Amino acid sequence: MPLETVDLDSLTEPQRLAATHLDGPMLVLAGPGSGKTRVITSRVAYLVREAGIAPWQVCAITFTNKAAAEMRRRVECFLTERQARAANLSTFHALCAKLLRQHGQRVGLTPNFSIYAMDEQQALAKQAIEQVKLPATSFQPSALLGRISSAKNELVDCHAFAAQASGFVEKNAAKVYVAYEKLLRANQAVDFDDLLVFAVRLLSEHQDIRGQVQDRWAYLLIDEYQDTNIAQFRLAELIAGPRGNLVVVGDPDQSIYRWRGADIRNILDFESHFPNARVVRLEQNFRSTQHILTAADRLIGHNTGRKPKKLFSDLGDGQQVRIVRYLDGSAEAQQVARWLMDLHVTHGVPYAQMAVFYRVNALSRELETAFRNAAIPYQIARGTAFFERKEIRDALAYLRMLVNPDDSLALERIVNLPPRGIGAQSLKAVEAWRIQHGLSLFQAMKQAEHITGLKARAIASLKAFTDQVDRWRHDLDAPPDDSLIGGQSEYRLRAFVERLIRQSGLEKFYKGKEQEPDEERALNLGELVSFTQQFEQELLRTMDEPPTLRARLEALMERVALVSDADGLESESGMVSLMTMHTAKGLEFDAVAVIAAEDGLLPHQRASQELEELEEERRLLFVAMTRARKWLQVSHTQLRMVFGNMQSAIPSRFLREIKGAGVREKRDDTPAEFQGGRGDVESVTGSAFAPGVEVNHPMFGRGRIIQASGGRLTVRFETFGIKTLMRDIAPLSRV
DNA sequence: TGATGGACTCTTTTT
DNA sequence: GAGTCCATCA
Repeated sequence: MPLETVDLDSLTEPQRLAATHLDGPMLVLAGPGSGKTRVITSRVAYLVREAGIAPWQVCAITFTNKAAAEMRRRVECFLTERQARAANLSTFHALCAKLLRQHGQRVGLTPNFSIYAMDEQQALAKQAIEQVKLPATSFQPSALLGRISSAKNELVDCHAFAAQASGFVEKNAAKVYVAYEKLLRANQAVDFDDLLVFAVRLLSEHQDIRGQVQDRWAYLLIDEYQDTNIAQFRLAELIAGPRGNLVVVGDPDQSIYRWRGADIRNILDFESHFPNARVVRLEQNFRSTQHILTAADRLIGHNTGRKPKKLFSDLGDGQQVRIVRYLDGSAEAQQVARWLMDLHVTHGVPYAQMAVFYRVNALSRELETAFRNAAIPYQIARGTAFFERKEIRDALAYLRMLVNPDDSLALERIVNLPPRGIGAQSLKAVEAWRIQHGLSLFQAMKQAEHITGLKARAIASLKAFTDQVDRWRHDLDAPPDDSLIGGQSEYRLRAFVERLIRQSGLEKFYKGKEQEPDEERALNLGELVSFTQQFEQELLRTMDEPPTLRARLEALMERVALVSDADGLESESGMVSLMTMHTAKGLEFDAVAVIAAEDGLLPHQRASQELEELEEERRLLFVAMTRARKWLQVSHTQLRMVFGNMQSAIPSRFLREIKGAGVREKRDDTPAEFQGGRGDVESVTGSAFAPGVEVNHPMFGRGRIIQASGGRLTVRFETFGIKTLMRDIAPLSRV
């Protein structure tokens, strides 16, 4: 494939300045839709192809895997595959993980350390609270984890935290922090925040490695700089080093992660921190029409202490922004679905170019129902959801404890799953032995016959279990078996995972149950196998030599630990995307609907006390609005279901701030035509729907069934043409 | 030892 | 409304 040329002439003056800047620090203030991604990719291409810089000297850091993948895809148009591979384009967390796999020993980590995500953190925090013997009722794991996380983001370790803790709550939090850290280390594990903390420690304490890194990544670029926290700032500083070839790109008006430790001062104070920094402003918007931009600008204008910025577009006024009031959430969901369908039908807007944003995940449910009933294809951005499922986490725990023998948390999770007669009592005895002899849990299990208080049956079970684990571990390091035919040896990891699911008894455990949800669990395990194969395929494609089975598994574990929600979105899917406003950052769509703009939800109850919080909520809506290219509507309702009961809702104060020229207000008080999902149509399912029968659909109107098979109905509608609907779900009635 | 059912608490946003 | 935790029973 011929490489594209780096076309600097098609860039605006400020864009070109940013793309061709070479030495020293630079701050690129990039408003929404200002061609930021284009600048970044042009820059990488320019550095390598025009300025003669080796691709491996380029390091560009983003926040999400999706953004990193997108960058890689675009860069691959300009560079050879080899060059693109050599450049470091990754997320902060992936970069840190890579550094620590290589040099982690220098800061006390084994190369095969586990990465604990929320669930494991929660479990560990609970153990820590138990150890510290706190009154369990007054200390919630999640609240304590929040404190610990903030501390880590500010590079405050548990000892420093304990030293400065004052008051009952703080002192106890400190105790938990200390215990939690100890548990992490005992499991040879790090949490998300630790990835940054340890990387910073590695680079600040070890001059030789810092030197290597600084020499290597001589050209550093950081995207979404407004969302960096102290640890990330420090890391950037350490990598950039005295040379200071640091280009940061961001927009203070899109800073929405304060609650996660992001410090907006990083971008606001960049110029005073790097006095020789050049500043470039990208203010022309290439995405949205003027009405959308004006409305968004009016909103954000209510924030104080901003860097002044004027957004302009030459795409024309476009459609007016709609502010719509609906009766309740289910009417809202239905009318939003109808609005999008209408855009699809009358303006030919592809569904893939549409999105619905909401403040909290819980709001997706009614939308799902509405989209399903209207037979509109949709996807929800919850990339992590799959990996949070019990059965998937079970399988992953097996894999994790194989890779990391010290990961007792994973081991505890699966030792008796499926039940093999190693119950809580037996585990207690093993645990006591483990502590007494200073062993890891697995080592202790292997000495089962010496452990007092274990019944013969438990000893036998433990022996069988540890033998099996040893066999699996042995397999991990066995040479590939070339006698296997049909590509078996190519997808070694896939084969291994498949076998493990079977041999562990997980498959039978979940399949054996006749209940419906467990049927689904077995299917999900199958999906994990497919995911593994996909991952392995990709891995083999990007490596010069096929990695060992163990290396493949380690790579898989890392990938799984670092998935994020936006990763699940497919852009070529033909589906409407539903997601939180946070996940929406960095994306764009032709048509956008923002729902539930109501007091308490937007701004959120828990973020409307302090001015700082309130302004962040305003920025959140600003981000959401500026995702839209041509159509934008923001809606609210009179009634909102909260906690299962209806409450009357107050329109968001932000709506008042948006109103003005180019914005049209509308009321739509029609009640939802169809309540709920499956339940209500049961009376008219089955043979009532046969070919030839005339039906009515709340959204598609009248039509005639032309085919019925496998629970699916193909219907020719008078106005909407031929559609295939699920018989038991679609809200059809006979005419 | 394991499964089942009921009571109980939460819900912001995520790498 | 829904997931989690705990207590009770087979």
